[in-house]
Amino acid sequence: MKRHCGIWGHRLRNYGFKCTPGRELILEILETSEEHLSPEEIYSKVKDEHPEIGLTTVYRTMEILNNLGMVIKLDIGDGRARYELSEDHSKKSHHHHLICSTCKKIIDYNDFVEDEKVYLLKIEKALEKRHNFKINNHVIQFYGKCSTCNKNEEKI
Amino acid sequence: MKRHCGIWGHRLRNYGFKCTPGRELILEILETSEEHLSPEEIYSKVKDEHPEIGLTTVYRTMEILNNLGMVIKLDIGDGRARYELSEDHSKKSHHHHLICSTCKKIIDYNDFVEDEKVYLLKIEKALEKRHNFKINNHVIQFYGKCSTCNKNEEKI
DNA sequence: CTACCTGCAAACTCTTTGCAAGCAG
DNA sequence: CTGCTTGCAAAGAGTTTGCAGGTAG
Repeated sequence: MKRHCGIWGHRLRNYGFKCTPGRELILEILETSEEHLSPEEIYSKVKDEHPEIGLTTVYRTMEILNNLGMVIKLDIGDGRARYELSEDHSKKSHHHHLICSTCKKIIDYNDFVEDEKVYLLKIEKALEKRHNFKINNHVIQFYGKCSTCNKNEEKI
Repeated sequence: MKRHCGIWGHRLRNYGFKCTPGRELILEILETSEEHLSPEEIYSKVKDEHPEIGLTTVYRTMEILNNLGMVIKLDIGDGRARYELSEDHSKKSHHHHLICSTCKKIIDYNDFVEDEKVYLLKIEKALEKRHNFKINNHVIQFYGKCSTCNKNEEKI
């Protein structure tokens, strides 16, 4: 059966992977949902539309996308992986994360990113040279307590 | 039996925890070993000296130390936790990590840290104000390929 | 047609928990 | 003594894998 592949399917093919309903759906979900989805969360959204697709496919797809650099794998310390479309593939602009250690809420911020970009690029270049390393990604996360958790703690 | 508690034991007591052989040993190991140890690695070193101490104790101790801020819990994407003594409690200076996505090797670097400190402090203050967040830690990691893995890849 | 892809179930790995016994303070 | 700590075994959670059947190209 000939499948009609959308933009995501075509990208996958460019990378030498097949365009399948599951893979396309997962990518669509990543594009239209809020960020930082865990495999289980992606799976639950997948099931709404295509109940026949399994959790295993989500895991396998996410690994492919991560290897291709199409998604970024985050770890916010809640014991499960979380993914978001990489800058190059999403409409969202470059941002970093503010993570509440208590409730695990994630706040995206892109204040200072222009500053950061210049600064990080400088560091990356220097580190690459000094340590003979090919850098292709960075993670910057600030951990702390969000306003809600702060208030709750004061009450105790 | 009266126990003779070392510097680490005293610190634990200051925090309201008991000084036990297991806890002291784990802290000594953290101080004298290379960084970024996983629970299993710590356990293996513990066993060399005190085979009666169990892995569970390592996990429980690391959680305490993490909550107290005495250690930093790292996640380098190899599916297990890794710990290092926090800056305040170790002799090592502030540093960040360069992580090879392929072999998971970690390179500590402290080039630019002075620059970074000033810059990060500025960002932290601004983020705290704007997002009403109490920041108490940050993670900065660069991911890429180390020289060895780069060479290996070229051969393929 | 063929190699890649999939769902299912089982396996695996790391981490956490319940419990009775042990020990620090 | 008393309540925090511990080791063990078992449970839990997230992720990976083997395999037989399915499908994209």
